[in-house]
Amino acid sequence: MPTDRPTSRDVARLAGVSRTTVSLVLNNVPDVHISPETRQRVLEAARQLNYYPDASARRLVSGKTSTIALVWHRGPDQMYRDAFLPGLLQGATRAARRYGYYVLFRPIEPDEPDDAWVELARGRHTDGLILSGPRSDDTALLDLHRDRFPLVLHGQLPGADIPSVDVDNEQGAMTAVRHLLALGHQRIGMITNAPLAYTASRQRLEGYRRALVEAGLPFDADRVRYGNFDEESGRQAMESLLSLEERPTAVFIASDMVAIGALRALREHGLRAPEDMAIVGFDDIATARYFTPALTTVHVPAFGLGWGAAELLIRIIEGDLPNETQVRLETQLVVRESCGAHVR
Amino acid sequence: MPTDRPTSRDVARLAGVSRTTVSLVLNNVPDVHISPETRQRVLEAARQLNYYPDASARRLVSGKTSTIALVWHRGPDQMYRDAFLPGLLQGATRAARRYGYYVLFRPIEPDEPDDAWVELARGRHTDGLILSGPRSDDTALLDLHRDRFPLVLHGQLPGADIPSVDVDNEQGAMTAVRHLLALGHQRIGMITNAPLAYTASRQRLEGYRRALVEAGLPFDADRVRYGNFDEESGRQAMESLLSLEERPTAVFIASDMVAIGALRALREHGLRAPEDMAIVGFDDIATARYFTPALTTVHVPAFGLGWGAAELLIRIIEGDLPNETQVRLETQLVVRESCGAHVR
DNA sequence: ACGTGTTACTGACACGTGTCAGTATACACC
DNA sequence: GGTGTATACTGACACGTGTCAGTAACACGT
Repeated sequence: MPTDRPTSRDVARLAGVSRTTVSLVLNNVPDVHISPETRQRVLEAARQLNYYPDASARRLVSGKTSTIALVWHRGPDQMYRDAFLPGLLQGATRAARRYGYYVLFRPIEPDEPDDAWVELARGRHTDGLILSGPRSDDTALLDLHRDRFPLVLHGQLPGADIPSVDVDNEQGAMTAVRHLLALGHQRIGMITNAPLAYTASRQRLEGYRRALVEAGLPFDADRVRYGNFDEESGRQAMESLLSLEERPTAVFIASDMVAIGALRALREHGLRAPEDMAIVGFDDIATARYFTPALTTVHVPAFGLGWGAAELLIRIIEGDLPNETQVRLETQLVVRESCGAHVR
Repeated sequence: MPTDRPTSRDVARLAGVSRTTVSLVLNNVPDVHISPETRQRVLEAARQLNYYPDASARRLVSGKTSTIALVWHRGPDQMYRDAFLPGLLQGATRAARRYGYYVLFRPIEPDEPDDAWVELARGRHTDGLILSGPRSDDTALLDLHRDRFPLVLHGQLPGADIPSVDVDNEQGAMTAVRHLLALGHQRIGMITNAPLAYTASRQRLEGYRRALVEAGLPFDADRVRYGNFDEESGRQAMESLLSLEERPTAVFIASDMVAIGALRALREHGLRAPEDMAIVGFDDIATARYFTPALTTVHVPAFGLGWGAAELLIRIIEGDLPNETQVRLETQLVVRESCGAHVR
């Protein structure tokens, strides 16, 4: 746009008042007396000039950017995580907007330094950050937290007391396995979503273990295989499970993408789910319901996570510190076909 | 963060120079002479204080926000469009970053006014906008374009000369249908992705028609059904096609989500793809390759669209106006199982 | 006549940066 | 020894807003 943008000075001139008055009227400053006629004149002048206050100037003088950023670390699990991006992002944006904030999206590519996002905070580009995805417990993060810069993690960073939002992985896994137990299965295997270096992976495994123990069944490490985010890892893991002498009759697979690969392995062996083997997944990716068989899975509320993260962050920004800063959302089991509940 | 943020004045004081010198050194202003020793002292002082320039102040004085926004209209086709969000957004962000820009994500909810995004432009929150999704040809858009505010559309708005980035729908559809023709099919049906009010829908239908005519086959409107973004519409459309006296031996379905529904209809009738009916989809959604049968489909380069839109926009912002502002990206046919090419 | 309070507004400063015009010094040149 | 030029820096202004202290006008009670 050319340089003909109107400023509050132009509005003031047209309305025949001072710039201060314009500001007071347009911002509806309380406890200040402006005559109705003047107020009307200012409003009319602003409308006539199509005046919008300059965001940069506002930011500078107020010290607030009214912006939060979603920092999205990209890694080897990219496709897996992409499945959650629309929900997470739109949840965060919607909550942000409700409180008058904008959302900056900032992916960190694998070839960037792990703390490339720090300038967003230090350079006052945003009032706070949501950090999603793997990151080493680097000092930049802890420094920023120590300097009281508003941060919320999506996921968990054990050891630090940084506010975080995540799904209750252990509970979700327990629900899935309990469901299989209730269907009468006794030999239940598991394929993890990822290596155990990932917290979520460990927690889902622990949920599996607890559900078994709770039912009086032994936890047998021989029935556990390790996925690695993608379909191919699921195929291999199932392949391996099928070679057991005592095949499980059901498998809890802690990731839908991995489960898709496992289902392929079953087909390749001429086996069918759920008749020959019951399957319960985890995540409830968008197309889980459209597979054959439709995937029974543990729904992860991506939108809710985004909303929760943004809301928690904004509370922290505005000094309204909640007493519980470790938010854990509940998952929900979505029963479809692959578990066999409907064929019984 | 508390008020202890260092400013360039602090750096100047510590280095024993003027604030101007600090600015000159840190911005590496060319054609200005600063002694190596002074330069070093300034750099050292900045490092020691952990100084980052204030983005708001920079924006104000430079008149540039170094930010572009992706405006994401949400509508009835939400789930359909969500499939493209990760690719589009990451493509846009990556291109933006390459040129030193940030990306603001701004979804417009159905309950918001259609031009709720205008304040982003008028209020100088961003230097330019990418608009994605349906929008009436409202006056706000045209006004902004007339005022030379940098805009790029994702999709097409017939009639206006606003720069836009889109996929070559007609060519993509032609490629799909030609493929089926090459496999020997003569009776080829079509299910559109959406009602014909959508430009992309019309273009894909036109591509289908042209490919038939090109092969000397008649275009028969009886073999065309209309999808509506979702799976269920595909199921119904295929249902209807199956009731024809002369069933098509192949169907081009201009949306993978719709194709998934169509495949379900086939299964429900005890028919198999590709043996009983060959299927080619459109979009190449993330899980298209994992269905049974794996979907042969026309790949839409979401990342490339995002990248292209951001790059075009930034060129316009920086006054480097390209002579072609209507960018059309090529699609690519991805041959998998549902077309039957592999079984022959 | 005088102090007090209320109403309706305004002048001036501050936010932190980029940048332009200007200055002081040193040095070269004939 | 005066003029010109390159070097190395600095002072002051501008960007457009929010806000605080202040002021003028006026009503009111005594």
